[in-house]
Amino acid sequence: MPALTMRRLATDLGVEPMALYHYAAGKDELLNGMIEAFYAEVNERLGPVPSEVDWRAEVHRIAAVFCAVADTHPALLPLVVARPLSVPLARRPTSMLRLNERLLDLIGRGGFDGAQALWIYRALAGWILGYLLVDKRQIVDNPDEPEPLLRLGLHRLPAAEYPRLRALAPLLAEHDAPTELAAGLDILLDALTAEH
Amino acid sequence: MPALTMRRLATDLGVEPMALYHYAAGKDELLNGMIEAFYAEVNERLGPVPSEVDWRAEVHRIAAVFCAVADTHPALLPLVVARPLSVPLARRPTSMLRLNERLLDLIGRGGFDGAQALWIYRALAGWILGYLLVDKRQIVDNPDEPEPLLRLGLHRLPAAEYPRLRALAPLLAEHDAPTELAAGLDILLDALTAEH
DNA sequence: AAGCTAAGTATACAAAGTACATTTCGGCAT
DNA sequence: ATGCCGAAATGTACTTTGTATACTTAGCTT
Repeated sequence: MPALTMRRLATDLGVEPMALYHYAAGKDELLNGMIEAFYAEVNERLGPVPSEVDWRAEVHRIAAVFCAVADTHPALLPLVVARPLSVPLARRPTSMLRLNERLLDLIGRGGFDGAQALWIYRALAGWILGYLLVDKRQIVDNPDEPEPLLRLGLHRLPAAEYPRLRALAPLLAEHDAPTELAAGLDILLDALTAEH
Repeated sequence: MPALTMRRLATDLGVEPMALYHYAAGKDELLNGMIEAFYAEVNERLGPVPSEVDWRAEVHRIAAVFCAVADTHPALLPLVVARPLSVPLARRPTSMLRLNERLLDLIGRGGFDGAQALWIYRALAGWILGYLLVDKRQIVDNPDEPEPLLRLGLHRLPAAEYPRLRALAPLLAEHDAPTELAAGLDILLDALTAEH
């Protein structure tokens, strides 16, 4: 896939490059806007916050929707995970902040607040993001190869040094991401709310 | 911080830009090399794999060292998390693959293999990466401001729409990352090995 | 001393981001 | 209809970056 450049984007839109600057102040703002759109889609799919809900089920729903949107826009994942590292909290897109607030609100409805609520928040957000990140990593090297070891390109690794990796090749690409994501969430939720 | 460019790097090294191409085939390879160096440092700090260990303690040690190295090279984190999304498994730096193998080996020593070992692997790797990612996000906006709300720049968010976020401002920047990272690991390890 | 190789330089070009000035155009008050 | 205004788009040009190609230099080997 060719990289995203102002010029290519302009061409694809059938317009001269400088026309883009009427909609975003520069490439940086454009990237922020893409993250904003990503979270806006998550929020839209989630719909309005229900006034009365099982908060744990709602957390699960957020995770599932987030995962689904990430699937719809795989090229955005690097942005979504990496940019907050350099953009301060208060400068993030409002759609992202609204989702943060929504999650904090749910945790609050579960009866948690203060430092404990934040710990739960970080744990849940970290799990969702981290699992997604590991799940979406590029695994396959030669897609048309039927033999798993060759498919993944692992035959090039010395067998003596990577026995486990090679042995697990047939299973590496096969797992049920939504189920595992939810299972991890349940594990964390169980433990984090146990002492309450 | 100015961005990393071939020219700036060359200047900093007191050399002409093209000299760099004797050490890396291009910028892409240079970035790969940085990830390689990152994982090489993790491996080096970990030392040789002990023949007899408490596997859970070893997992904790890997997480702690990983976290420490990430702290030493904060600018590398975006690369470390985002690049594997586009580089297939078998093409990743060997130092990274060696750490993967090491973790898989530990899980194997715990008596797990096949699909279950992989699920544990993804869960642990996801947690470590995800927690680190959430932990290292930029929070502070105005570092010299003493008042928490202003420090984080959250005063600019409408109070009516972000009550939780604003209320938690004083606590947002204060938490013990290594402890939380380890706590989450224990939660996951307890649950993942329980059915065994 | 001759010459091979690794290391570094010189020059040049294409692609990308964007500043600045100008044009085009749809609606609206006159 | 006319003339005007602001939004949308264009044209041109400059800077920064990555890198291809060809050349130079230094040090070691034989």
